[in-house]
Amino acid sequence: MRGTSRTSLEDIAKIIGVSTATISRCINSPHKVAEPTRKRIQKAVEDLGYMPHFGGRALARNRTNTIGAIIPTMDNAMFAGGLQAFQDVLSSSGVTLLVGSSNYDPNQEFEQIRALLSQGADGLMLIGEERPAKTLRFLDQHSIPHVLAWCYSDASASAVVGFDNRKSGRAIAEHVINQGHTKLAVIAGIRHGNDRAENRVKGIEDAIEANPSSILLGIAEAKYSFESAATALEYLLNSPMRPTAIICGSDVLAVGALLRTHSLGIKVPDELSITGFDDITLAQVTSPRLTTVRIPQKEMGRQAANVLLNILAEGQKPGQLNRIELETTIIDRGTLARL
Amino acid sequence: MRGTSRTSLEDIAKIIGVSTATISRCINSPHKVAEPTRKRIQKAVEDLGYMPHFGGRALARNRTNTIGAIIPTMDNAMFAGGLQAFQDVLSSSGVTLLVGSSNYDPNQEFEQIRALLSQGADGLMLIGEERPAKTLRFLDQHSIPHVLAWCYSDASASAVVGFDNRKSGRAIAEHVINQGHTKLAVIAGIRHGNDRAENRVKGIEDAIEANPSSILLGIAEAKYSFESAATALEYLLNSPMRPTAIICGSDVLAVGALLRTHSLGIKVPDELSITGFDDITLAQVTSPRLTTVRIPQKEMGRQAANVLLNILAEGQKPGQLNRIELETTIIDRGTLARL
DNA sequence: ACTTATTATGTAAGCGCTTGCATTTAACTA
DNA sequence: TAGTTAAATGCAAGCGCTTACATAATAAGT
Repeated sequence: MRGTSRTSLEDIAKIIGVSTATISRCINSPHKVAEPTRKRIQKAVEDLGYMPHFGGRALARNRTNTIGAIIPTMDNAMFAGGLQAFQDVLSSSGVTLLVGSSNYDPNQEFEQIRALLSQGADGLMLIGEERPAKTLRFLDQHSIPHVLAWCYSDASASAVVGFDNRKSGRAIAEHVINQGHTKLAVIAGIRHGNDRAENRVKGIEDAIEANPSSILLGIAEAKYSFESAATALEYLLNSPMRPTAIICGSDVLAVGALLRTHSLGIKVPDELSITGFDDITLAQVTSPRLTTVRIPQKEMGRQAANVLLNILAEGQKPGQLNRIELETTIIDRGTLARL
Repeated sequence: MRGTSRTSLEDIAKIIGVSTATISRCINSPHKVAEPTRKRIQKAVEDLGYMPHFGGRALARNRTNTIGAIIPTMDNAMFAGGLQAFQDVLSSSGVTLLVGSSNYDPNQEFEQIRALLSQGADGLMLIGEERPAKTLRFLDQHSIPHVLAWCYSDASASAVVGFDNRKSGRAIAEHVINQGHTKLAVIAGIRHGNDRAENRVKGIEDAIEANPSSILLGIAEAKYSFESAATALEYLLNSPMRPTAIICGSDVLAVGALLRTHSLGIKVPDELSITGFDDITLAQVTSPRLTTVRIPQKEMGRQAANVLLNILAEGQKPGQLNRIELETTIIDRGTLARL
């Protein structure tokens, strides 16, 4: 319970002898109120530290100037940069960001969506395309303005700002193959319910199919932890034919694997090549530094914000497609050998 | 603008021929409504995907079940773990978390506080103790329930859950000294307006004062970026007497410095020791792995949440002190040599 | 001076929800 | 069967704000 009940428009009104309407106007469109009155009101507002009650305002306006974002996890640098950029754009347009995390669980995501909306979010930013029918139906039923990020597909019915995970997966695999590797293996994130992880692998498979000399020795799924990735690495290394390169679905996985090669006494990249995906800070720090795929985090965050603000401002124009495809870049550092 | 206007209690009421009061009750305290009615209502609610309007509810109840947290940055793993833990506890108590970031800027922090409160946050979690009088006054004036984290002091008037940065700074410095180092230098975060950075340095100074054989050759401040830390390192290395150990105010700084030693061809720890602070993921990944101070992030997040929920539930009991001091641990890895 | 714009302010309805109180209905008791 | 109690529901006020509309005050135009 708040100590003393908050100051309301009415309180101020009473104090300076003017109606609540005037004060409301003074706050929302100052030019509509005469200079001297405005001054007095502003002073009172300042002195009392008055803050409009969000609920009241939301009710009256039927909008909140609030946007929600739901990311799989806060625990991973992967989304931080993008989110920060997203937030920066929003706050410079005077809208507040609510962040929820789903822990990579579609049900939790659904709950978070409900939570954020019932918190009053005018729109949402979500990661990835794939989600249960239930969630899709819900979004549709309430016609929630939203934008998807970290993914891209021409087919998407929603606004989407991101990159094509499959294409990028293919690109890195081709890059590896071009360095002369033929015996490949993959450490992927858990693909179930995660289209980004899934598509990256598909892309890798595309590349391998297109290059008949190369062969895919195995795919191991791992949770996004060093330990889990390390286990996956050992598993792949134990297969009868040993890969010369391991393509990982994320930097965390790649680093986990790389760390294990250290303790296993395997020389990277001389005896084994490893590539990552995401280009988070981690990738610059290992020895050797990680060859990986850079995704345009900041750019994605920024553009996603703009698209969403746009939709909110103009309404979803029927004809207009809000799809922005961004490119990823391969960052060559030290973990991929030329054979 | 939301496509079709949202479904309200009234709509449901009309549909199943019952008053809005009953539906409200059915949602908030189901036992108060008769079995058959309840069933019907629940079905309708489900079918229509009804979500209570947050504003209406906030207005009527005068509370929101929402808590705000403001962290200096999302861009740094430093707060992520703690925040995640914080959020976990909250959501298992049915309260939503709003996150804002201040970019280490007191003014932005103030704005965020206002924003979150006017969003309806019932309470706040803030990082660190020191803030401008303006902010303090504001918190006080509105008697905002809040808890400070990432810091600890007996003197704090607010609830506080964290560790004593000064004590920890002293501990790591003493540890370094105990390894035989006498010529020390410090890379600190920007101390202005950041009591954590400030106190860590003070602690280091404490240790050096207490050990007359040791001497502090220099303190360089750096922003939390690799580049900035690297520059600081070079600066310190160029002083007439070269330190044998550099104590850093955070892991990011330490890693930045460490990376530069690689390119400078300086062997760590043989020619130079480096220590970090925070024990974020980064610290496990460098070569050699970073000797650092582990701070109890998760624990802090959890406890802070509990303290805050407690305050909210019971009101700030006058006698009761909500101060929890947690301990940090020195994690010995590979960047500190015994001389 | 008198009408006509223009500007500044007030009035009051209504946003969707909760909740104390009144009312109705059902379930027992004697 | 009437009388009492308990359970279920409805009524209506009010939370703090915005805003269309009405009104009052001022300025401008003839």
